[in-house]
Formats: sequence, C-alpha cells, structure tokens
Amino acid sequence: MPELPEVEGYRQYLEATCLHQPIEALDVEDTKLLTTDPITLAETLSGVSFTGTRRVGKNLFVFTDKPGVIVRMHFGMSGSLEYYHSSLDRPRHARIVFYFRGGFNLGFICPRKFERVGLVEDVDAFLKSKKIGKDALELTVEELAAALVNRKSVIKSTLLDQSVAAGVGNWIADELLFQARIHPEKPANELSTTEVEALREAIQQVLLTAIEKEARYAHFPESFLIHARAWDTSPYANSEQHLLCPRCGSELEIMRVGGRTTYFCPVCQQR
DNA sequence: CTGGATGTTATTGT
DNA sequence: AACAATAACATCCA
Repeated sequence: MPELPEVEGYRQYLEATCLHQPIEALDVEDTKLLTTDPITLAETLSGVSFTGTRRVGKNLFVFTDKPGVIVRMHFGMSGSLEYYHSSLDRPRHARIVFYFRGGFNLGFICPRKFERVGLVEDVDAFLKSKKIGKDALELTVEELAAALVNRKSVIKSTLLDQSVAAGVGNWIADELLFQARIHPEKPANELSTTEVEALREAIQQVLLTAIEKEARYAHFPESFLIHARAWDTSPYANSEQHLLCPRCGSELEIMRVGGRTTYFCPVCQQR
C-alpha cells in the first residue's frame, strides 16, 4: 500500500540497484500508465543512466545523466518495484520494464493500473503544478499550524490533502490522529495548539517507525492502531469481531470520513 | 458474486 | 470563486 513509507523504501531500493546502468530499452505494456507519450519516453531515455533519486510525498523522482530528464513514478494504490535479471523472472504485473545494459531489469509493478510513470523537467515546477506541498517529514509545527488554520473541513480529510502534508494516506491519517488523540471529524481549524503539536509529533514518530520497519505492518509496535485493519497479519492483529483500542481496550469504531474508511477509538479520540 | 481496497482526478454541489 | 464532497478509474482478493 504505497504511502510515504513504502515509496521511501522503493526509493532506497532503486538507488541501491539501478544507478549508472544505461537504459537499452523500455517495455510498456499499457500506455495508459504513462504521463509522457511512449515514443518520446523511449527516445529520451535511450542510453541514459539513472544517477540519483528524490522522494516528495508519494512521488519518486529519478534523476538521470541527461540534463532536464527526470523520471517521475507514482505508485497509485498497489504499485511497487522489482529489480531482476532473467526475463524468466519477470514479475507478474510488471507492466513497464526498464532494460539496462548488462542484462538487469527494473520492473514497475502495477496490478491495478492506477500507477503512473513519465518524464518531468523540473521537480519543483512539477510539484507546484500538481499542488503537492511539503513532504510530511519535512513539515515544521508552524507550517502545519498555518496549513490547518483556514481549513474548515474535518481534520482527517485535510491530512489526506497532498498540499497540506505530502505523503499521508488513509491508514497513516488514522494512525496520526489516534496517536495524537484527535477525533477524525474535528474541524481542522479547531485544533488547539497542543493538538497541532501532538499531530506534528505523531507525523514524525509514525512515519519514521514505518520507514524503519520497511513498511511491514506486522512489525509495527503494539501501540499502533494499524493492527485493527484487516490486512494486518501481526500477532497484535485484532480479530474482525473484536477491534479493541491498543491503548484503553475500548471497542474501536469504523466509519466513513470524506469517503474513506476510518478507524478510531471513541474513548481516546473525543470530538 | 459482490463489495471494498491503500490514490488521484474530474465532476458535481454548496 | 473557492471549497468540499463524490464518483470514476482498473484490478484483485476475501
């Protein structure tokens, strides 16, 4: 589930495997996944090597040895990367493949086709045009407070807005609000200074923990709300019948906020 | 077989 | 105009 921690993992993975190998060819199974037309993409990347990476929110930018040529990847709801050698090992759903000289390949895995790959000339200009704000991990408490003060909508939806804190996705928003003890439907502009500080603290703690655990939810601390979610398989995972708060033991509530499934503890997170 | 899923964007509504 | 809520997108899996 590629939110900020997963994308950070992919960034490190690509950086560890794919740099300084000229691209010989591209295989694009479905051009809908591209934000640059396939001919231009193939011609531009031919013979080019990746030289470095930068992640902002859920976006991964890959720099090349050709000026003004940057590859942007977005992993949608289910994307990932896999570096492999033999074409026999081509992973399932590797709908875009970068073939490097030397025989290694980078597969851009997209089971659900919500993923995107394309060229970008300038990262900051791209971010601006897409209204992507500061990466959640870079956000200061003052910036967070400033981003919330004029927002009348509920805090959970506000956190999912990539212009506020880039990289926060659905489970992370729930986790942040749980750790900061804020009700998901509280209007963003009604958060107290203390709550904004707690939120900023939670952003750091939750994201750094998730990155450190390589986004493997089963390895997250027992104090995390995420174990209530159905796809968690850790020993702390709550059964479907009994979703209990890891802090106070109360029954968790599941509701829809801003159209997204939302878990929270009605006792720890008062309105 | 139906429903729901991690994200983003276009569209509709206020 | 600005903001907010919703549907749609394409697949997979329980």
